[in-house]
Amino acid sequence: MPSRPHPAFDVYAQNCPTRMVLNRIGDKWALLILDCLRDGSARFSVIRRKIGGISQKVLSQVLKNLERDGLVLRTVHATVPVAVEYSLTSLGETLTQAVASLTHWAEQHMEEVQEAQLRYDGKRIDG
Amino acid sequence: MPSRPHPAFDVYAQNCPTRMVLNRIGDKWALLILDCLRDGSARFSVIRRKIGGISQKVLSQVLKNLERDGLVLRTVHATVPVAVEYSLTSLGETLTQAVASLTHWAEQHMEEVQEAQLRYDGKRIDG
DNA sequence: CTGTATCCTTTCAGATACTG
DNA sequence: CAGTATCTGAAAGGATACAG
Repeated sequence: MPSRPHPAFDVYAQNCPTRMVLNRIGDKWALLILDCLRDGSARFSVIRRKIGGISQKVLSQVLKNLERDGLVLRTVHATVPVAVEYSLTSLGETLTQAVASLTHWAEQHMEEVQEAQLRYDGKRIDG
Repeated sequence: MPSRPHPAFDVYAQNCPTRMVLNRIGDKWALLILDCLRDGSARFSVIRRKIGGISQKVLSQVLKNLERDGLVLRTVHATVPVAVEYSLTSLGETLTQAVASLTHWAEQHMEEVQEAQLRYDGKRIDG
């Protein structure tokens, strides 16, 4: 393992930290996971089932990144077998409002987007 | 060229259109571009310079996707050499409020994120 | 100026197998 | 259950060259 703490960290750091943050939260899965944790803590397998279509490897990676960023809290319960609970930190909670506006927008406007796509694709075929 | 209109469209379509929309706008570059167009229309090269670190190929692709989604309007001015102007559609404008909350959050909280990262990395090294 | 096409390298992400 | 390790195929993305 190289000396860098985590991949996807040094992008081409435009020496702009905002960009770095956007690179993290502007991620397909991170957005979904954050949104999923909005209604309370959840365990690994629950998150995975709830989101659907994410491999355990990727879920594990994204959760680790979110934990590193201080957005998600990882709590291990020393049971047998072990249970791990993920929840939002208070910092994470401040973010979810913004995330919620995005997902809300997506729900509200997905039809318009699909119509626009049909229009665009139609134009491309007809000329 | 295959029959599909555009790449990055059929992901593993969870038959959930919201997911599809999130996959598009939850994109590193799309977020940046949308945010960039927030203060008015801009030409291709201006956007590229303003964002920095994006290749023309990728900028071109992302803009095309955003145009297809009805979020961005592409206007060609028949000058020599040709000038192309990109601006937000009214649909795009409704999205930028959500995007703005995200970028605003990033600016407000990037320090906390960085501190969290240092804490996390410190833990990993010290044990 | 605004792209598209090609090549090529890096990264992403699924499948599988294995550990605590 | 909650991961990690490895292998592999797919996709993203930069560099360059070229077209309208």
